[in-house]
Amino acid sequence: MKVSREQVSEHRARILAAAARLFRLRGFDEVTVAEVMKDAGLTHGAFYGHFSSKQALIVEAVGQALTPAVQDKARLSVAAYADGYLSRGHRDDRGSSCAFSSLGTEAARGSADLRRLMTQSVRRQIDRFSAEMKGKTPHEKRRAAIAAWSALVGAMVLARIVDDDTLSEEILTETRASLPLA
Amino acid sequence: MKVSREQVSEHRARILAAAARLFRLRGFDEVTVAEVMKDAGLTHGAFYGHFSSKQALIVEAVGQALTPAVQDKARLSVAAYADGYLSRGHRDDRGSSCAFSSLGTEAARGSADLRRLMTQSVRRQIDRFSAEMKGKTPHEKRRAAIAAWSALVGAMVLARIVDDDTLSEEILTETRASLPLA
DNA sequence: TGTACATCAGTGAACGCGCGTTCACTGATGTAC
DNA sequence: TGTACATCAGTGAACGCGCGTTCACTGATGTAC
Repeated sequence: MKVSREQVSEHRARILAAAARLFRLRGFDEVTVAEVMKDAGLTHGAFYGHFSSKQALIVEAVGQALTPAVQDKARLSVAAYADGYLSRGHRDDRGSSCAFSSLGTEAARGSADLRRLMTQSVRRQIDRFSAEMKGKTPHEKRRAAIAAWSALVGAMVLARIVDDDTLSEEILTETRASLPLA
Repeated sequence: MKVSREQVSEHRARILAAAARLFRLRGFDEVTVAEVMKDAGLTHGAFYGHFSSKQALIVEAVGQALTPAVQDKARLSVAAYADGYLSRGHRDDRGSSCAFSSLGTEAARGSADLRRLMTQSVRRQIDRFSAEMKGKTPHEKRRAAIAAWSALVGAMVLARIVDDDTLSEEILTETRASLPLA
């Protein structure tokens, strides 16, 4: 049955939220369109009224996951951001975690649209980090920002692969301690 | 038709080599059993004579990709290893690249066997790096090793996502420059 | 403001396809004599 | 060393399943009067 215009946009938002969560939790290929729709409280047939394909959903869902409003919660300092990033909470809460650490290697093989979107996010992240990093020149600050962002993403990828909790936490803690941040 | 015992083990090796290459290139889910077998010069029906399932192949193929003999080519210094790791060559040659940077986020959701195997490899890598890192105490050396390994993996993941070659190379170069290695 | 009907979002059955896996068959291998 | 036959790795057709996607239908919405 037809639903109101507000319902339509709420449904669309629910589909995107479900997809952003499920993709980060289990990967693009392991999540089905029907599953996303069920999670959003709808049936699979309605999907193509909202999105042209699963591919299109992937791009929009990752876009949602990378929204600065979501990512930069409360405009934390970089040091505080790193604390949260390299925490057990972030490691274990994959459904709402950083898309680079949850979907990075799949995204590297993704569509041109997806990679364009994620490239923008990388730039934003580097610029934001640069402003606060230590360094005598803008180049030094930028270098430190790039290295810090690489270390955060890599540490989270490794911490999630490792099946030994002690080693996993050590990777997070020691990577955090090695960053040139207060 | 039956083939000789040497043929059998050569076929098995070819299947593993094809799988190790194709999985790194395109991911576990995007590569089919039939495709691996074709790449190995066989038909798909012969697969289950060599492996019990696609899952089992994934574990063995990643094991192959992580073999120290393959990974530590010619026992390089950590500095030389980092140079090679953060090179365009490594970035673009995904089929024979580091499994953490090509399959890391998928592996984090992988089977217990796969994660156990990769955990061993993380330990080996940290130990190997530790021996050469700067630091006054073993703890400082180990911390530096963990941070360096995280930075290598993260930088490669990001460099492969980014669709702008200048930014991609900058991530590799600046991460390399920030490492406390000659 | 109330009524009549065109619109269209959602439903659920269905489609076609490709996947992992199985199996009857083939014919070269390798063992027993 | 040579022969006879049991073994078994590989082939390719087939199976069952679940996926992304389509579509005829339903019935609430929202517009025109």
